[in-house]
Amino acid sequence: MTGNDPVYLRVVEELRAQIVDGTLPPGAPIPSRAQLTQRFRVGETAARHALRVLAAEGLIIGKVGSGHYVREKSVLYPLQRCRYVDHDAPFAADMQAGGHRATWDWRSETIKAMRDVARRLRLEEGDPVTRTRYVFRTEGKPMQLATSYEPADLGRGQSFPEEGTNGRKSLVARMSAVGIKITDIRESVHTRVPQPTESDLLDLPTGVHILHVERTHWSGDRPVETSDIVVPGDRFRLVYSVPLGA
Amino acid sequence: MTGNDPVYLRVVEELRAQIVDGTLPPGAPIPSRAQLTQRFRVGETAARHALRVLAAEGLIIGKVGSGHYVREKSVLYPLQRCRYVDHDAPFAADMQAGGHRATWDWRSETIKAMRDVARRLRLEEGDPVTRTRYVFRTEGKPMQLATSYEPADLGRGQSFPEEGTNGRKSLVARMSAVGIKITDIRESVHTRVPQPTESDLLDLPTGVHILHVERTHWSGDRPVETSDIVVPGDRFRLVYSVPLGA
DNA sequence: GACGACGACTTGGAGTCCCAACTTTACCAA
DNA sequence: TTGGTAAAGTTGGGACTCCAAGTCGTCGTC
Repeated sequence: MTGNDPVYLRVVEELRAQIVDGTLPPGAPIPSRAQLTQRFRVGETAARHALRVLAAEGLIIGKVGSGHYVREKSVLYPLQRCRYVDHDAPFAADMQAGGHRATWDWRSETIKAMRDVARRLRLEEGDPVTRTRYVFRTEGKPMQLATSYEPADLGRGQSFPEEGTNGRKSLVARMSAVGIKITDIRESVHTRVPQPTESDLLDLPTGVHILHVERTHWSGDRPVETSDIVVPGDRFRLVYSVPLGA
Repeated sequence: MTGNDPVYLRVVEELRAQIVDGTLPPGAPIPSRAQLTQRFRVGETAARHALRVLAAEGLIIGKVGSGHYVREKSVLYPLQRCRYVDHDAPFAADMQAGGHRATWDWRSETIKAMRDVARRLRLEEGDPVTRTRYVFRTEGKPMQLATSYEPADLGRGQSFPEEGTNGRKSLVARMSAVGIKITDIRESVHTRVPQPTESDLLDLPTGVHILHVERTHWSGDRPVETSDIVVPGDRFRLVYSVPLGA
């Protein structure tokens, strides 16, 4: 039966249908709360709730004092504003691509490994590791957080600015100086709700999820560096490109 | 000033802090609406809104008739229940790994390419493509949606069941039969709110985002297959493993 | 001890009203 | 024509209320 489901869903479904079939094109104004209550013969709560749901789905945006509007397609499925992974160098990042210049802050320190980091680096909990925290900015806006961990005995004595945005070149160079050759990289990607510090640092509006990448550099079967990379989910695409050797 | 931001945020922030620092452990009951109004001296609207925000963030779940509870960690930061990409075969999927047996439904048909698909396959809008839709299930529960597009002239005459879960082997075999060698794979990962059909098919609770993978198989500079892969963001990790050839 | 009924409590849907802050438009004066 | 202002409309936060449906513990009966 469709007769007894919530009335606000009726509003949501009708508006959503009109948006996806193009009756309400991008940029078009959505009927206001007052108009919806009249048109659908529902209370203000239902109208309001319907608008909130559609906004949460990313189909419309509310402009205070003006109204709700159908979101532009470009915002809905954004193009990659930052190319994250390059073609010639898989898993390297190049934030200059796309015409945007990136800047970043970073700070290194030596700490005791937490359980999670110890597991990922195959160390014991409490072993010393070098932690480097980065905040990457594009056009001044924070765009990516990264926290990198290396076993402290792999001699990142003095911490120096990274060359590539992700410091892969720098890492490879530093490692090869200690006789370690990085053989492969493993990444694990998932999405979750930002923690308060993250939404603070990345200046995230409510409702935006983040992409969390756990990246580990391996030398044979020995992990030599692991990092947590956090980017806003709505503005970012991770791009992987890998040749099929077989 | 923090004095003049919405009161419901005060409630949200305090509860969230208690959840992330463990004062309210997973499974713990959240104060009810009535209790929150008393404790924080706010109206029911604010209390209710705060609970809705926390539920949307995936930190708590509401059980009607019982109360709100802190979500279990396993749901919050799940371990990989399905290994998505294998080590020996990068970008191949093996859903058997992890002790779970996967089943899937699929259906093929020939349609006219929409703009997006045409762009990805370097075709003209309206050119014929073979679309195959999959629903993958683990333990009976839908776990992954995939929609695959191939140019119709690449001769998927009779559509036959895939061997691997993602049909990469099958695809490679089929392509090599037509003299096409797949040279590399490019993937683009982002996260977004599920569309109604998606949350329906995947049986998603509200507030759960999805991971959307656009995967394209290339033969040289010619795209031969592209697919959209949609998985629940809270239960899935994408695992990439690639050797560094250089 | 087992079982069932009942009442207290909780969520989620829905309605109504009020207000501050903001946008848009229309109109009037210089 | 231009500039400024006032009015009307809109969003977002908030308070209060009512109700249906569901959970859960208590208490009395068998």
